Amino acid sequence: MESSVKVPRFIVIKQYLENHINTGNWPAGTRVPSENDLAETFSVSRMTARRALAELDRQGLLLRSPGSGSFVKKIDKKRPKIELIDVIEDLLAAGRYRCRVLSMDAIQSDSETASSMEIDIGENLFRATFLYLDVDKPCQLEHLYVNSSLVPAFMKQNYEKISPSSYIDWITGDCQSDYLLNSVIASPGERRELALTGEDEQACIKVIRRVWMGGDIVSLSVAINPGHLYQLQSVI
Amino acid sequence: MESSVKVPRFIVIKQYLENHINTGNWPAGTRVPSENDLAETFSVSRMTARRALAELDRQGLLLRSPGSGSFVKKIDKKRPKIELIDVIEDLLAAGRYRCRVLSMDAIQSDSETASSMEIDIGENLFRATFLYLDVDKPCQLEHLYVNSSLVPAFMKQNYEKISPSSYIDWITGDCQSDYLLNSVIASPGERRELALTGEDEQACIKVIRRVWMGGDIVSLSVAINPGHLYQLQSVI
DNA sequence: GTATATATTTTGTATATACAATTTAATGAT
DNA sequence: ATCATTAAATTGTATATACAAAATATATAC
Repeated sequence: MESSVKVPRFIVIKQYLENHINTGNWPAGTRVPSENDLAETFSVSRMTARRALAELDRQGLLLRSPGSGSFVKKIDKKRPKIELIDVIEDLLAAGRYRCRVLSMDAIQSDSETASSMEIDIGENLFRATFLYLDVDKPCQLEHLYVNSSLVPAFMKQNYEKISPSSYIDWITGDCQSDYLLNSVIASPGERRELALTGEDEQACIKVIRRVWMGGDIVSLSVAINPGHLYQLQSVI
Repeated sequence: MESSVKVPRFIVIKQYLENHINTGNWPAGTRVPSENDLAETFSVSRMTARRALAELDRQGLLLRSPGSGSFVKKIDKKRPKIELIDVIEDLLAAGRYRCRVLSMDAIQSDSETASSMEIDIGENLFRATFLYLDVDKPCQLEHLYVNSSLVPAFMKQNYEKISPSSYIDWITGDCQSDYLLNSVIASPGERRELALTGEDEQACIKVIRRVWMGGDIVSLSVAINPGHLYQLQSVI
């Protein structure tokens, strides 16, 4: 059997280094062979040896500094991450999205909303409450505050086909968001809207999402998800 | 004012390309200038122009294929991720870790634990309940099931300095974990142990962690975190 | 011994070149 | 016009070289 697959030389060097690091043979802090060392031992040019080291640097396995050398980084215990589920997007994709507008009006920001949206008190906002359903089963209650100067047509929109959040995303284009998640007990009103009957169904997950455009907050969403419908799991 | 800071040429080219992509000037699918094109327009060698393209490729902005060219990738709506907090590790790092062993015994797995730990019914397990405190304030209640054949000395260990989870991690070495998060209401017993008085403090976040070694589950941890002490936020 | 100056090592950037592999475009035969 | 061949363009790998910048080692002067 011939070695029909041609493996680049820098890959070979890379794997050589990776093996020594991953097996613990070269613990954190160890100085690995220099570009010239590797070039000689593997009979390649310095630039080829360099590529192996450079890629491991980009992968976060090495710490390199001119004049000093390349050193094995201590593996930073990567904190586990969990994927946030966008229930509404999933419903839209599945064609099971339904939305009831419970309330919608134009207001001036009070001290609380002003601070959480990082604007002045008295600025114009749209405030709305939506109840989302999986066909007919309530699955999320959302309180939404929208900066009316950035999304002026928000209230004129019809949200039977498109969700408010996706409309805002559409208007603002791709921009940044931040999220905050915690656990709350549904209030009597929320319990009624979400049709939470059982005693243990009152546990909900609250997700606060802020959408940023430039330095301004476009919208603030407070979503209440029934805990028995909203489980987050890490994807390995 | 002179340009005293010397910026590498490949960085300039990279930013030129990134600008066109990020501003939407070059939408997804657009074919960007070839290595030779860039080399000519920027008066650099092909290898320098290549570096700009290669780095953008690694960053996931481009899709390159020999003979065809380099194309702008369509941004895959990356689902937001949230960082799981390890309360106990943080306490240990801060020197505020305290632990009370509420119970600890050796049992045989029943049908429920057997299925969640993917073992047979009747296998030997250690079962323990820990209450963790931030110095004197209760902050997590953990029910832990440990495969006694994989961590035989679990019950002999002293957990006043080291946490059970970090002991298991120590024994098993670096291995995989999976997590499952949802919202629960503290039971009367849990409420008492965690000293949850207020009505709104009953909302808790439950994190189930399983530690895998090879194909076996080493431990199953069910951690109850008071919601007002356990907020998760995305780091942008 | 200490401090200064010099040399060496190591990584970073850049160029010019060569050849291979793959895709697209152009050319030519039928 | 269609198909096969050839040529050109484009990315991938690799080398040899040059100079710059930063850290370390060495030598020198005092």
